[in-house]
Amino acid sequence: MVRSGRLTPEVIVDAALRLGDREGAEAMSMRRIAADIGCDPMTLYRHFANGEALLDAVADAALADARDPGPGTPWAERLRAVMTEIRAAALRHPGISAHLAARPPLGDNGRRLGSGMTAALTEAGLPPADVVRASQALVAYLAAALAMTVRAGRRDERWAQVNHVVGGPPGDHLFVVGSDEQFEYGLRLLLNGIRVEALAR
Amino acid sequence: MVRSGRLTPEVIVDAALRLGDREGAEAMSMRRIAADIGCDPMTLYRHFANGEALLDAVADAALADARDPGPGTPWAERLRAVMTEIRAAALRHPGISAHLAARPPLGDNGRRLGSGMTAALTEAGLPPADVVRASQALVAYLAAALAMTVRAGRRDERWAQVNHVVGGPPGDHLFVVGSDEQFEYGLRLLLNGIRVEALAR
DNA sequence: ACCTGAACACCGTTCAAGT
DNA sequence: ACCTGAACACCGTTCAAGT
Repeated sequence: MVRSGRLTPEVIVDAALRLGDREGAEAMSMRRIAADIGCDPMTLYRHFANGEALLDAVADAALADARDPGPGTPWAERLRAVMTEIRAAALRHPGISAHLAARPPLGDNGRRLGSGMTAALTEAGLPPADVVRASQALVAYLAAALAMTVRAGRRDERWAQVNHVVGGPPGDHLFVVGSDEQFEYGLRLLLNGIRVEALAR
Repeated sequence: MVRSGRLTPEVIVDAALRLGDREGAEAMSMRRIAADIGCDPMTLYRHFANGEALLDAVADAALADARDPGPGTPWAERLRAVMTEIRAAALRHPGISAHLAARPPLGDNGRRLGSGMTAALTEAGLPPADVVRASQALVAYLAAALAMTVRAGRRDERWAQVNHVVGGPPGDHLFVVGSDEQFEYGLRLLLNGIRVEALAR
Protein backbone atom coordinates (compact mmCIF):
# COMPACT_ATOMS: atom_id res chain seq x y z
CA MET A 1 0.00 0.00 0.00
CA VAL A 2 3.00 2.24 -0.48
CA ARG A 3 2.09 4.79 -3.10
CA SER A 4 5.36 6.05 -4.52
CA GLY A 5 5.65 9.42 -6.19
CA ARG A 6 6.24 8.20 -9.71
CA LEU A 7 5.72 4.69 -10.98
CA THR A 8 8.46 3.29 -13.20
CA PRO A 9 9.01 -0.23 -14.55
CA GLU A 10 11.92 -0.59 -12.11
CA VAL A 11 9.76 0.27 -9.11
CA ILE A 12 7.09 -2.18 -10.24
CA VAL A 13 9.60 -4.98 -10.86
CA ASP A 14 11.26 -4.41 -7.52
CA ALA A 15 7.96 -4.42 -5.65
CA ALA A 16 6.84 -7.58 -7.47
CA LEU A 17 10.10 -9.37 -6.69
CA ARG A 18 9.84 -8.54 -2.99
CA LEU A 19 6.18 -9.50 -2.89
CA GLY A 20 7.02 -12.85 -4.47
CA ASP A 21 9.85 -13.46 -1.98
CA ARG A 22 7.47 -12.66 0.84
CA GLU A 23 4.28 -14.41 -0.22
CA GLY A 24 5.23 -16.87 -2.95
CA ALA A 25 4.59 -17.28 -6.65
CA GLU A 26 0.82 -17.32 -6.36
CA ALA A 27 0.94 -13.78 -4.94
CA MET A 28 2.44 -12.48 -8.18
CA SER A 29 -0.78 -11.81 -10.05
CA MET A 30 -1.36 -8.47 -11.72
CA ARG A 31 -4.12 -7.67 -9.28
CA ARG A 32 -2.12 -8.52 -6.17
CA ILE A 33 1.02 -6.78 -7.37
CA ALA A 34 -1.04 -3.67 -8.04
CA ALA A 35 -2.71 -3.91 -4.65
CA ASP A 36 0.69 -4.25 -3.00
CA ILE A 37 2.01 -1.17 -4.77
CA GLY A 38 -1.22 0.67 -4.14
CA CYS A 39 -2.19 1.37 -7.72
CA ASP A 40 -4.93 0.29 -10.08
CA PRO A 41 -4.23 -3.04 -11.83
CA MET A 42 -4.54 -1.25 -15.16
CA THR A 43 -1.65 1.02 -14.32
CA LEU A 44 0.70 -1.95 -14.70
CA TYR A 45 -0.37 -2.34 -18.30
CA ARG A 46 0.95 1.10 -19.07
CA HIS A 47 4.44 -0.21 -18.31
CA PHE A 48 4.21 -3.83 -19.44
CA ALA A 49 2.39 -5.40 -22.38
CA ASN A 50 0.96 -8.12 -20.15
CA GLY A 51 1.54 -10.15 -17.04
CA GLU A 52 4.08 -12.45 -18.64
CA ALA A 53 6.24 -9.50 -19.72
CA LEU A 54 6.23 -8.22 -16.16
CA LEU A 55 7.26 -11.60 -14.78
CA ASP A 56 10.02 -11.88 -17.39
CA ALA A 57 11.41 -8.57 -16.14
CA VAL A 58 11.17 -9.77 -12.53
CA ALA A 59 12.97 -13.00 -13.46
CA ASP A 60 15.80 -11.07 -15.02
CA ALA A 61 16.04 -8.79 -12.00
CA ALA A 62 16.45 -11.85 -9.78
CA LEU A 63 19.67 -12.61 -11.66
CA ALA A 64 21.20 -9.21 -10.91
CA ASP A 65 23.64 -10.62 -8.37
CA ALA A 66 24.62 -13.75 -10.30
CA ARG A 67 28.25 -13.34 -11.25
CA ASP A 68 30.43 -14.54 -14.07
CA PRO A 69 34.04 -15.17 -12.94
CA GLY A 70 35.14 -14.00 -16.38
CA PRO A 71 37.74 -14.95 -18.97
CA GLY A 72 40.53 -15.55 -16.46
CA THR A 73 38.88 -18.79 -15.30
CA PRO A 74 39.35 -22.10 -17.19
CA TRP A 75 36.31 -22.83 -19.37
CA ALA A 76 34.86 -25.81 -17.48
CA GLU A 77 35.18 -24.10 -14.14
CA ARG A 78 33.67 -20.92 -15.54
CA LEU A 79 30.64 -22.80 -16.90
CA ARG A 80 30.19 -24.56 -13.59
CA ALA A 81 30.42 -21.25 -11.76
CA VAL A 82 27.94 -19.40 -13.98
CA MET A 83 25.39 -22.21 -13.87
CA THR A 84 25.74 -22.53 -10.09
CA GLU A 85 25.41 -18.77 -9.65
CA ILE A 86 22.26 -18.63 -11.74
CA ARG A 87 20.69 -21.49 -9.80
CA ALA A 88 21.63 -19.94 -6.45
CA ALA A 89 20.33 -16.50 -7.44
CA ALA A 90 17.06 -18.03 -8.60
CA LEU A 91 16.65 -19.96 -5.35
CA ARG A 92 17.19 -16.78 -3.37
CA HIS A 93 13.94 -15.54 -4.92
CA PRO A 94 11.49 -18.39 -4.45
CA GLY A 95 8.55 -16.38 -5.77
CA ILE A 96 9.97 -16.07 -9.27
CA SER A 97 12.19 -19.16 -9.47
CA ALA A 98 9.54 -21.35 -11.09
CA HIS A 99 8.96 -18.73 -13.77
CA LEU A 100 12.70 -18.42 -14.28
CA ALA A 101 12.97 -22.18 -14.70
CA ALA A 102 10.09 -22.31 -17.15
CA ARG A 103 11.48 -19.58 -19.34
CA PRO A 104 15.16 -18.68 -19.48
CA PRO A 105 15.42 -14.95 -19.00
CA LEU A 106 16.06 -12.73 -21.93
CA GLY A 107 16.86 -9.47 -20.19
CA ASP A 108 20.19 -7.83 -19.61
CA ASN A 109 21.33 -10.23 -16.92
CA GLY A 110 20.35 -13.28 -18.94
CA ARG A 111 22.30 -11.90 -21.87
CA ARG A 112 25.31 -11.13 -19.74
CA LEU A 113 25.47 -14.63 -18.23
CA GLY A 114 24.62 -16.26 -21.56
CA SER A 115 27.50 -14.62 -23.33
CA GLY A 116 29.83 -15.73 -20.54
CA MET A 117 28.74 -19.29 -21.25
CA THR A 118 29.23 -18.82 -24.96
CA ALA A 119 32.72 -17.45 -24.40
CA ALA A 120 33.63 -20.42 -22.19
CA LEU A 121 32.37 -22.93 -24.77
CA THR A 122 34.33 -21.19 -27.50
CA GLU A 123 37.43 -21.36 -25.34
CA ALA A 124 36.77 -25.08 -24.89
CA GLY A 125 37.38 -25.44 -28.59
CA LEU A 126 33.91 -26.22 -29.92
CA PRO A 127 33.05 -25.03 -33.43
CA PRO A 128 30.53 -22.13 -33.46
CA ALA A 129 27.50 -24.26 -34.34
CA ASP A 130 28.27 -26.63 -31.46
CA VAL A 131 28.77 -23.69 -29.10
CA VAL A 132 25.14 -22.79 -29.71
CA ARG A 133 23.94 -26.37 -29.35
CA ALA A 134 25.93 -26.99 -26.18
CA SER A 135 24.84 -23.69 -24.72
CA GLN A 136 21.19 -24.53 -25.23
CA ALA A 137 21.68 -27.98 -23.76
CA LEU A 138 23.23 -26.42 -20.66
CA VAL A 139 20.41 -23.89 -20.36
CA ALA A 140 17.84 -26.65 -20.79
CA TYR A 141 19.45 -28.73 -18.08
CA LEU A 142 19.75 -25.75 -15.75
CA ALA A 143 16.10 -24.85 -16.21
CA ALA A 144 14.84 -28.36 -15.53
CA ALA A 145 17.16 -28.98 -12.60
CA LEU A 146 16.00 -25.68 -11.12
CA ALA A 147 12.37 -26.63 -11.62
CA MET A 148 13.05 -29.88 -9.78
CA THR A 149 14.62 -28.04 -6.87
CA VAL A 150 11.74 -25.59 -6.66
CA ARG A 151 9.20 -28.39 -6.56
CA ALA A 152 11.25 -30.41 -4.09
CA GLY A 153 11.45 -27.31 -1.89
CA ARG A 154 7.68 -27.10 -1.89
CA ARG A 155 7.79 -30.70 -0.70
CA ASP A 156 5.66 -31.70 -3.62
CA GLU A 157 4.94 -35.34 -2.84
CA ARG A 158 4.82 -36.18 -6.48
CA TRP A 159 8.50 -35.45 -6.89
CA ALA A 160 9.26 -37.82 -4.09
CA GLN A 161 7.46 -40.40 -6.20
CA VAL A 162 9.97 -39.86 -9.00
CA ASN A 163 11.94 -42.30 -6.92
CA HIS A 164 9.30 -44.86 -7.65
CA VAL A 165 9.70 -44.28 -11.38
CA VAL A 166 13.46 -44.44 -11.15
CA GLY A 167 13.30 -47.49 -8.96
CA GLY A 168 15.58 -48.61 -6.16
CA PRO A 169 15.48 -48.15 -2.40
CA PRO A 170 13.09 -45.24 -1.67
CA GLY A 171 14.62 -43.61 1.38
CA ASP A 172 17.98 -43.58 -0.34
CA HIS A 173 17.35 -40.94 -2.99
CA LEU A 174 14.52 -38.99 -1.49
CA PHE A 175 17.06 -36.31 -0.70
CA VAL A 176 18.60 -36.52 -4.14
CA VAL A 177 15.75 -34.97 -6.14
CA GLY A 178 16.59 -31.34 -6.67
CA SER A 179 19.58 -31.41 -4.34
CA ASP A 180 22.77 -29.45 -4.98
CA GLU A 181 24.58 -32.73 -5.38
CA GLN A 182 22.12 -33.98 -7.99
CA PHE A 183 22.47 -30.73 -9.90
CA GLU A 184 26.25 -30.98 -9.89
CA TYR A 185 26.26 -34.59 -11.04
CA GLY A 186 24.24 -33.80 -14.17
CA LEU A 187 26.37 -30.74 -14.78
CA ARG A 188 29.47 -32.92 -14.59
CA LEU A 189 27.99 -35.31 -17.15
CA LEU A 190 27.43 -32.43 -19.54
CA LEU A 191 30.89 -30.96 -19.01
CA ASN A 192 32.43 -34.41 -19.51
CA GLY A 193 30.44 -34.71 -22.71
CA ILE A 194 31.59 -31.31 -23.93
CA ARG A 195 35.19 -32.25 -23.23
CA VAL A 196 34.79 -35.40 -25.31
CA GLU A 197 33.33 -33.36 -28.18
CA ALA A 198 36.13 -30.83 -27.98
CA LEU A 199 38.83 -33.51 -27.96
CA ALA A 200 37.26 -35.24 -30.95
CA ARG A 201 38.13 -32.19 -33.08
CA MET B 1 -21.58 -33.15 -25.70
CA VAL B 2 -21.43 -36.93 -25.87
CA ARG B 3 -23.01 -38.24 -22.72
CA SER B 4 -21.66 -41.76 -22.29
CA GLY B 5 -23.50 -44.38 -20.29
CA ARG B 6 -21.09 -44.61 -17.41
CA LEU B 7 -18.27 -42.21 -16.60
CA THR B 8 -14.94 -43.75 -15.65
CA PRO B 9 -11.50 -42.18 -15.14
CA GLU B 10 -10.39 -43.76 -18.41
CA VAL B 11 -13.24 -42.20 -20.36
CA ILE B 12 -12.51 -38.80 -18.84
CA VAL B 13 -8.77 -39.04 -19.52
CA ASP B 14 -9.37 -40.13 -23.08
CA ALA B 15 -11.82 -37.32 -23.74
CA ALA B 16 -9.47 -34.76 -22.19
CA LEU B 17 -6.52 -35.99 -24.26
CA ARG B 18 -8.51 -35.72 -27.49
CA LEU B 19 -9.86 -32.31 -26.51
CA GLY B 20 -6.33 -31.08 -25.87
CA ASP B 21 -5.10 -32.45 -29.19
CA ARG B 22 -7.97 -30.70 -30.93
CA GLU B 23 -8.07 -27.35 -29.18
CA GLY B 24 -4.77 -26.97 -27.34
CA ALA B 25 -3.61 -26.78 -23.75
CA GLU B 26 -5.82 -23.85 -22.79
CA ALA B 27 -8.88 -25.96 -23.58
CA MET B 28 -7.97 -28.43 -20.85
CA SER B 29 -9.69 -26.72 -17.96
CA MET B 30 -12.00 -28.64 -15.67
CA ARG B 31 -14.96 -26.65 -16.93
CA ARG B 32 -14.21 -27.16 -20.60
CA ILE B 33 -13.39 -30.84 -20.25
CA ALA B 34 -16.69 -31.33 -18.44
CA ALA B 35 -18.55 -29.36 -21.11
CA ASP B 36 -16.91 -31.48 -23.80
CA ILE B 37 -17.94 -34.71 -22.10
CA GLY B 38 -21.37 -33.30 -21.34
CA CYS B 39 -21.26 -33.56 -17.57
CA ASP B 40 -21.21 -31.18 -14.66
CA PRO B 41 -17.71 -29.89 -13.77
CA MET B 42 -18.15 -31.31 -10.29
CA THR B 43 -18.54 -34.81 -11.65
CA LEU B 44 -14.83 -34.80 -12.55
CA TYR B 45 -13.95 -34.31 -8.89
CA ARG B 46 -15.59 -37.60 -8.06
CA HIS B 47 -12.89 -39.31 -10.13
CA PHE B 48 -9.88 -37.04 -9.58
CA ALA B 49 -8.74 -35.14 -6.49
CA ASN B 50 -8.21 -31.98 -8.54
CA GLY B 51 -7.35 -30.64 -11.94
CA GLU B 52 -3.66 -31.38 -11.63
CA ALA B 53 -4.34 -35.05 -10.87
CA LEU B 54 -6.48 -35.28 -13.99
CA LEU B 55 -3.76 -33.70 -16.14
CA ASP B 56 -1.16 -36.05 -14.66
CA ALA B 57 -3.30 -38.98 -15.76
CA VAL B 58 -3.70 -37.47 -19.23
CA ALA B 59 0.07 -36.94 -19.48
CA ASP B 60 0.71 -40.57 -18.64
CA ALA B 61 -1.88 -41.70 -21.17
CA ALA B 62 -0.05 -39.72 -23.85
CA LEU B 63 2.96 -41.99 -23.29
CA ALA B 64 1.00 -45.18 -23.94
CA ASP B 65 2.60 -45.74 -27.32
CA ALA B 66 6.17 -44.79 -26.37
CA ARG B 67 8.22 -47.96 -26.63
CA ASP B 68 11.29 -49.31 -24.89
CA PRO B 69 13.42 -51.44 -27.23
CA GLY B 70 14.27 -53.59 -24.23
CA PRO B 71 17.31 -55.38 -22.81
CA GLY B 72 18.51 -56.69 -26.18
CA THR B 73 19.64 -53.21 -27.21
CA PRO B 74 23.05 -51.79 -26.14
CA TRP B 75 22.61 -49.38 -23.23
CA ALA B 76 23.42 -46.09 -25.00
CA GLU B 77 21.20 -46.88 -27.94
CA ARG B 78 18.43 -47.96 -25.61
CA LEU B 79 18.60 -44.71 -23.66
CA ARG B 80 18.58 -42.72 -26.87
CA ALA B 81 15.60 -44.70 -28.13
CA VAL B 82 13.53 -44.33 -24.95
CA MET B 83 14.20 -40.60 -24.68
CA THR B 84 13.39 -40.06 -28.34
CA GLU B 85 10.21 -42.11 -28.04
CA ILE B 86 9.00 -40.15 -25.03
CA ARG B 87 9.65 -36.85 -26.78
CA ALA B 88 7.91 -38.00 -29.95
CA ALA B 89 4.89 -39.35 -28.06
CA ALA B 90 4.60 -36.08 -26.15
CA LEU B 91 4.76 -34.04 -29.34
CA ARG B 92 2.00 -36.16 -30.86
CA HIS B 93 -0.26 -34.73 -28.13
CA PRO B 94 0.39 -30.98 -28.22
CA GLY B 95 -2.37 -30.21 -25.72
CA ILE B 96 -0.66 -32.06 -22.89
CA SER B 97 3.01 -31.83 -23.91
CA ALA B 98 3.69 -28.68 -21.88
CA HIS B 99 2.26 -30.33 -18.78
CA LEU B 100 4.30 -33.44 -19.49
CA ALA B 101 7.45 -31.34 -19.77
CA ALA B 102 6.71 -29.48 -16.55
CA ARG B 103 6.17 -32.61 -14.55
CA PRO B 104 7.57 -36.00 -15.52
CA PRO B 105 4.71 -38.48 -15.44
CA LEU B 106 4.38 -40.84 -12.57
CA GLY B 107 1.77 -43.21 -13.90
CA ASP B 108 2.24 -46.70 -15.29
CA ASN B 109 3.82 -45.59 -18.55
CA GLY B 110 6.24 -43.24 -16.84
CA ARG B 111 7.26 -46.05 -14.53
CA ARG B 112 7.67 -48.49 -17.38
CA LEU B 113 9.91 -46.15 -19.40
CA GLY B 114 11.77 -45.01 -16.30
CA SER B 115 12.73 -48.53 -15.33
CA GLY B 116 13.96 -49.12 -18.87
CA MET B 117 16.29 -46.16 -18.44
CA THR B 118 17.43 -47.43 -15.05
CA ALA B 119 18.18 -50.85 -16.52
CA ALA B 120 20.21 -49.32 -19.34
CA LEU B 121 22.25 -47.19 -16.93
CA THR B 122 22.94 -50.21 -14.76
CA GLU B 123 24.08 -52.11 -17.83
CA ALA B 124 26.39 -49.18 -18.63
CA GLY B 125 28.24 -50.01 -15.44
CA LEU B 126 27.30 -47.11 -13.18
CA PRO B 127 27.08 -47.78 -9.45
CA PRO B 128 23.47 -47.70 -8.12
CA ALA B 129 23.69 -44.20 -6.64
CA ASP B 130 24.96 -42.82 -9.96
CA VAL B 131 22.24 -44.67 -11.84
CA VAL B 132 19.71 -42.59 -9.95
CA ARG B 133 21.64 -39.35 -10.45
CA ALA B 134 22.18 -39.96 -14.15
CA SER B 135 18.57 -40.98 -14.63
CA GLN B 136 17.33 -37.76 -13.08
CA ALA B 137 19.75 -35.72 -15.16
CA LEU B 138 18.40 -37.38 -18.30
CA VAL B 139 14.80 -36.80 -17.24
CA ALA B 140 15.58 -33.17 -16.45
CA TYR B 141 17.18 -32.63 -19.82
CA LEU B 142 14.32 -34.37 -21.62
CA ALA B 143 11.74 -32.24 -19.84
CA ALA B 144 13.46 -28.96 -20.62
CA ALA B 145 14.26 -29.86 -24.22
CA LEU B 146 10.63 -30.84 -24.69
CA ALA B 147 9.47 -27.58 -23.17
CA MET B 148 11.72 -25.74 -25.62
CA THR B 149 10.24 -27.63 -28.55
CA VAL B 150 6.69 -26.96 -27.40
CA ARG B 151 7.37 -23.25 -27.08
CA ALA B 152 9.23 -23.14 -30.38
CA GLY B 153 6.28 -24.92 -31.97
CA ARG B 154 4.00 -22.20 -30.70
CA ARG B 155 6.42 -19.84 -32.42
CA ASP B 156 6.94 -18.03 -29.17
CA GLU B 157 9.03 -15.08 -30.26
CA ARG B 158 10.83 -15.05 -26.98
CA TRP B 159 12.46 -18.36 -27.71
CA ALA B 160 13.79 -17.01 -30.93
CA GLN B 161 15.40 -14.35 -28.81
CA VAL B 162 17.32 -17.01 -26.90
CA ASN B 163 19.62 -16.67 -29.88
CA HIS B 164 20.28 -13.16 -28.75
CA VAL B 165 21.30 -14.40 -25.32
CA VAL B 166 23.49 -17.10 -26.79
CA GLY B 167 24.99 -14.66 -29.26
CA GLY B 168 26.23 -15.27 -32.76
CA PRO B 169 24.64 -14.86 -36.19
CA PRO B 170 20.87 -14.75 -35.66
CA GLY B 171 19.48 -16.46 -38.75
CA ASP B 172 21.87 -19.31 -38.21
CA HIS B 173 20.38 -20.94 -35.16
CA LEU B 174 16.82 -19.75 -35.28
CA PHE B 175 15.91 -23.23 -36.42
CA VAL B 176 18.04 -24.84 -33.75
CA VAL B 177 15.91 -24.00 -30.71
CA GLY B 178 13.78 -27.00 -29.91
CA SER B 179 14.74 -28.87 -33.08
CA ASP B 180 15.25 -32.62 -33.22
CA GLU B 181 18.90 -32.00 -33.98
CA GLN B 182 19.34 -29.74 -30.94
CA PHE B 183 17.69 -32.37 -28.75
CA GLU B 184 19.99 -35.06 -30.06
CA TYR B 185 23.11 -32.99 -29.55
CA GLY B 186 22.41 -32.45 -25.85
CA LEU B 187 21.50 -36.10 -25.50
CA ARG B 188 24.83 -37.04 -27.04
CA LEU B 189 26.66 -34.82 -24.56
CA LEU B 190 24.94 -36.59 -21.69
CA LEU B 191 25.60 -40.06 -23.09
CA ASN B 192 29.24 -39.12 -23.68
CA GLY B 193 29.41 -37.95 -20.11
CA ILE B 194 27.89 -41.16 -18.81
CA ARG B 195 30.39 -43.19 -20.81
CA VAL B 196 33.23 -41.23 -19.22
CA GLU B 197 31.81 -41.88 -15.76
CA ALA B 198 31.39 -45.57 -16.47
CA LEU B 199 34.94 -45.94 -17.80
CA ALA B 200 36.34 -44.11 -14.77
CA ARG B 201 35.23 -47.06 -12.58
C1' DA C 1 -26.07 -41.28 0.73
C1' DC C 2 -25.26 -39.45 -3.46
C1' DC C 3 -25.26 -35.97 -6.73
C1' DT C 4 -25.49 -31.24 -8.59
C1' DG C 5 -25.32 -26.57 -9.58
C1' DA C 6 -25.18 -22.15 -7.38
C1' DA C 7 -21.85 -19.49 -5.19
C1' DC C 8 -17.20 -17.97 -3.66
C1' DA C 9 -13.00 -16.10 -4.42
C1' DC C 10 -10.29 -15.33 -7.54
C1' DC C 11 -7.88 -14.48 -12.52
C1' DG C 12 -6.06 -11.35 -17.02
C1' DT C 13 -7.51 -8.03 -19.94
C1' DT C 14 -10.84 -4.89 -22.61
C1' DC C 15 -13.10 -0.82 -23.09
C1' DA C 16 -16.09 2.83 -22.22
C1' DA C 17 -16.67 6.48 -19.47
C1' DG C 18 -14.71 10.03 -16.96
C1' DT C 19 -11.12 13.90 -16.12
C1' DA D 1 -4.94 12.83 -24.38
C1' DC D 2 -4.51 10.37 -20.46
C1' DC D 3 -6.12 7.64 -16.89
C1' DT D 4 -9.24 4.55 -14.33
C1' DG D 5 -12.40 1.36 -12.72
C1' DA D 6 -16.37 -1.19 -14.10
C1' DA D 7 -17.25 -5.05 -16.82
C1' DC D 8 -16.31 -9.33 -19.49
C1' DA D 9 -15.12 -13.82 -19.87
C1' DC D 10 -13.16 -16.86 -17.74
C1' DC D 11 -10.84 -20.02 -13.74
C1' DG D 12 -10.72 -24.10 -9.63
C1' DT D 13 -13.13 -25.56 -5.92
C1' DT D 14 -16.51 -25.40 -1.88
C1' DC D 15 -20.71 -26.31 -0.02
C1' DA D 16 -25.46 -26.13 0.72
C1' DA D 17 -29.44 -27.56 -1.09
C1' DG D 18 -31.89 -30.89 -3.45
C1' DT D 19 -33.05 -35.92 -4.72
